[in-house]
Amino acid sequence: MDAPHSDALLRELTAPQCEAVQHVDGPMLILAGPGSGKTRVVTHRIAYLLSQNIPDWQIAALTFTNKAADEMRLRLDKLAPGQKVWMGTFHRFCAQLLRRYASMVGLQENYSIYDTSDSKQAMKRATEAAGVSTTHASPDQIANVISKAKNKLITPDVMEGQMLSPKETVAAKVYPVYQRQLLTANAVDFDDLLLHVANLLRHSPELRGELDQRFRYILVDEYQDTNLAQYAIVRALSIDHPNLSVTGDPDQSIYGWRGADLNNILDFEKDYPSVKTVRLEQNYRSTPNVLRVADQLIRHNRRRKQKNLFTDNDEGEPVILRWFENGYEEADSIADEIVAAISSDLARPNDFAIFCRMNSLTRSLEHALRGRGVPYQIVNGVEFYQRKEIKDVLAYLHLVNNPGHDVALTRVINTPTRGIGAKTVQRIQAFADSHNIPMLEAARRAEQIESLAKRSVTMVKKFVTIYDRIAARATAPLEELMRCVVQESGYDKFLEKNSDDADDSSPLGNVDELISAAVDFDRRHPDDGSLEAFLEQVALVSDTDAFEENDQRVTLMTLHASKGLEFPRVFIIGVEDDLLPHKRSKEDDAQFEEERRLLFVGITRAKQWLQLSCCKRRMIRGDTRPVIASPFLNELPLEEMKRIESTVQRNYFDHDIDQSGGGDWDLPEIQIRDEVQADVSFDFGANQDEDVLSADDQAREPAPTFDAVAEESSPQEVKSQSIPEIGALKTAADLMSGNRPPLTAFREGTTVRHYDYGEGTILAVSGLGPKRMARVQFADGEHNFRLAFAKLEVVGP
DNA sequence: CTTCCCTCCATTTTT
DNA sequence: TGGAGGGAAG
Repeated sequence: MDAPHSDALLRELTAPQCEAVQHVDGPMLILAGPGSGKTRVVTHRIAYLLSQNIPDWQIAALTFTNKAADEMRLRLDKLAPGQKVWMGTFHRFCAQLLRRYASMVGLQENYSIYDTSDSKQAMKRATEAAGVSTTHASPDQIANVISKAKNKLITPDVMEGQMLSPKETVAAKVYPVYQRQLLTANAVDFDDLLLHVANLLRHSPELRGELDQRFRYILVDEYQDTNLAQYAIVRALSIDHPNLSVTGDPDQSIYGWRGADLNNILDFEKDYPSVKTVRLEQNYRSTPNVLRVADQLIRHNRRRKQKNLFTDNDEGEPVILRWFENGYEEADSIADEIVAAISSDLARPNDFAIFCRMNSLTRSLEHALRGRGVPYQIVNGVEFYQRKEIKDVLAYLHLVNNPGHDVALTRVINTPTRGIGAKTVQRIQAFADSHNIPMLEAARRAEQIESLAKRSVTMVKKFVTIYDRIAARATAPLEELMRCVVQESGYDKFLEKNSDDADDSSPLGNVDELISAAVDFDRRHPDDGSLEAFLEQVALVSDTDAFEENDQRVTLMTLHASKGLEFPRVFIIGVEDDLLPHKRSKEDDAQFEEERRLLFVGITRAKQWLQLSCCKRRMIRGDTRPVIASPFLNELPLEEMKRIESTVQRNYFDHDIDQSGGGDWDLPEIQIRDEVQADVSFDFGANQDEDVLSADDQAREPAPTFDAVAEESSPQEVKSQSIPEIGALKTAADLMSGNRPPLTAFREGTTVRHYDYGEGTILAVSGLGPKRMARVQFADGEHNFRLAFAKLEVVGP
């Protein structure tokens, strides 16, 4: 290991940054405003610790996302090549500890990790087994209550003794049953990873001491998002060696609804009286214009720590606040603006991001962008690992790894269909429950299940035989095992029968890709080629991380997903009452303040340019309703912002609604309810044919209707109308068509040709599904491609 | 047991 | 508006 020289590390850091970096022993709280170079400070500090001859294995850096951990590792590697600091998510940290100490909590070391849908499934079963009526609580609600309880380290027996709401009472009855079933299945859910480890540390002082000793320097990122379980873990590891340093910003806490406890950061100074507190308040990201808006807004929160954000950046353009007639106009206008900026070479697609409160709001944007041939990506669309065919194949593997994985068994026992119906499964389940054995075991003893028909017994037995054939290969390389699953189970034939198109979003293509992921894994882990490790990887690495900033595409995402990112130009849409402070968040102050922080996070993503917009009405769940502006808008420095009432008039409705309005609009009382009700009969889309454009309308061009725009956009038109050519991409429409080789053809070492860069060799492939990426070495350097969209030809092996 | 249709539901979602 | 899950028919 190369210990970097400490002087070099401190160069180019501001005074507060230096102060944080040079802190070695004792607790430290870094209050880091948005864009204040937080990651830089953390990585430099780790490098500094190493330079002070602290062994790398004594340091652990905990993050919430894999993405953050990867980023940190990458940057640290540049400062201190070859170090072996433990870096990763809380969940992975716990998963690894739990592998080792599984027996102490009643698990075996090959335990399975249930993902959210697995756990829902299990919860459903537990609810049935608990025999409680579900009229007062949906499975989702029960799951929520239990998850929250786990995050607060509340065990089933403790919960039972508490004062509870009706919903919680139901959940309290399900909880112990659910936990027992998980244990029987040798499985944990995401929350359990934390819960088990927290309990372990609490109940075993020896182990706690040992681990405290081992991880002497602990760094936690995004500390404002920790829940009680995480807090307890970190605390337990910082008693004898309280060298805990946490980084966070109370103003960016937006996961309270998932159990994050703002008190952890607000009270950190109370927990550790000797704490050193460092404030990073200089912002390197945004213009003063953007920053002032953010600051004014967040000042309205009461539960926070005062910060003084400032920046040396250029003033930039004023923040825009824009008011549209409806969601379609909003989408069209934004898309038009993006097209204009791109085609006049002022910006590239990846300079833009569009944020919204709800995923469903991206739909009209997608439509508008697609119609104009603007390439875009939606972060958190359908995830690869959530697809049915992938879950199916993985379920077989889960079952091989852990025969107790009942959720997996339920999933595959009749997939592909082999004549084992719901009734049969239910009976097996009941038998398993009454004997306290896994369902697979019950299936083996099918003939002992009295309620089962002869025919069913035969079918079940047949399934067990198939399973055994697969399980016999458990220790084979993953690729082989996976192919075996697909063949033996008959899944390949099943897929072929059900797949019509052979492009890469087809089930067959996806399974192919899963196999190629297995190949990658085999290659990277030649020695321990373990199924267990692969499954853990899959469970803990979601593909949300695969957001690609170098891709030439506009990014659409929720405000939540935007945290930690930055973009030159940002649009935040739907800044409306009941949407941005969401309707369901208005009951208590804590939630309301969290909504405000959400907007704060969105605003502070913008580097140079920002537009907030709201509409007079918006279609929500099928019907169009009048809408009023968000109360948060009143809290912004309106006088210095550029306010625009919709400029482009589009003929969405058969008649127009109050275009007069003129002049400045008064935000505080945007109450259009009355006008609209007076003017009700709008019913867009439906009557457009009857009401052919009048001369008046035609004069006021452009007046394409929403549908017309979409219809007209044939690929040719798209080309002429918009972006000539952006980087290595032409238009999205271009790329979506045409014959491309299957994604699995791209492997490490494959020679490919790109029409711009010439021939190159693939250095690495990562990610799955539409997010699969390749790093390619060309004569003039390395380039990254998203395989589903890249124009790459396969030349050699 | 499977399939198809209808009804009901609908923030946010790092792991 | 759209998707997922439950119930009735083949």
